[in-house]
Amino acid sequence: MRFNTRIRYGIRAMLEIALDSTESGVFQKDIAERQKISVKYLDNIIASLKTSGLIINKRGRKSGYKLSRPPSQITMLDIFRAFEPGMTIVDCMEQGYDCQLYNTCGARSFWQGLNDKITDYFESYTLEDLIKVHKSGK
Amino acid sequence: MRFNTRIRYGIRAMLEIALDSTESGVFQKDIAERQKISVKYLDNIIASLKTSGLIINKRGRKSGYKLSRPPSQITMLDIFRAFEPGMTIVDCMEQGYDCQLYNTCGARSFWQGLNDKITDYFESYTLEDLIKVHKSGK
DNA sequence: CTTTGTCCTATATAAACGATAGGATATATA
DNA sequence: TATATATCCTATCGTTTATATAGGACAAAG
Repeated sequence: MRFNTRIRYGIRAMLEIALDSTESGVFQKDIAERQKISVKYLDNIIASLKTSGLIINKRGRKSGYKLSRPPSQITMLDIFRAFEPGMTIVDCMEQGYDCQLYNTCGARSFWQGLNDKITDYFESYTLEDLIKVHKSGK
Repeated sequence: MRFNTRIRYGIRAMLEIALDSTESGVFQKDIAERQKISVKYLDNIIASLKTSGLIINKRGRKSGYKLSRPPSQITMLDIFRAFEPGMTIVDCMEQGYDCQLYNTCGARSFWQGLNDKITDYFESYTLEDLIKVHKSGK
């Protein structure tokens, strides 16, 4: 039960981009260097963030990244969804999942409650919160 | 980011044992049948529950399982710990983990908050709660 | 003394994870 | 215009984890 490196690196990459105040934006290679991630691996993480519309850039050389909207309007759930369609901590939370034991399981309610709690946490935590915590040094 | 089948089946097996009111206790093979799990796979799940001291039985043939203590005193965290040493949703939550980026990460506080929330949920939810929900048919 | 259910170790298969390879494309700058 | 460089895109690869199954030893009930 661990969150994978893609979402973890993705969040840290978003923070790097959010903290930047230059005109040009942030380069992949600079994020990779500061976060100790290989440029090639970060490559496809950035691609997911871009596809989801959370970050934007120009094309070609020296096309640094910027946020597409203010950090207060980007939640951790938004970032999570750039990598996975939705929060699904057990198979039966998946939409359209047909469970043989639906009526007798007994544990579904427990998992549903947890799934909701985790989703809420991701949704209530914004990139702006992350910046604040980061600046406070915690 | 999914909980594995061992913990999921483990919880359901515990519920089966908790719901039983016979003198003899519950047999592995009956749990397996009702929960649609192969006897062999359930075998090592039951073993973990037994090693952790949550369930007890006699030896040999027809040695059905019973809870070692009342369901109100068994939390989902107890069951979880029968399978994994502790809740660790990201590597850096692990005890003794030495992180290069400890002071500059920015995301650690976010993950720590989530890790705590999940742990609390597991700890506050007892087997008795599970029984109640199950009996209410939800 | 046979049957049956638990106990224990090893192995097999498939999926997910973490990362790298190789090159195409676009554009800033010389 | 030529070249260097950073992004873009697809494929692959080795390792680990997940999800079981196999085969048999052991203990006790019948």
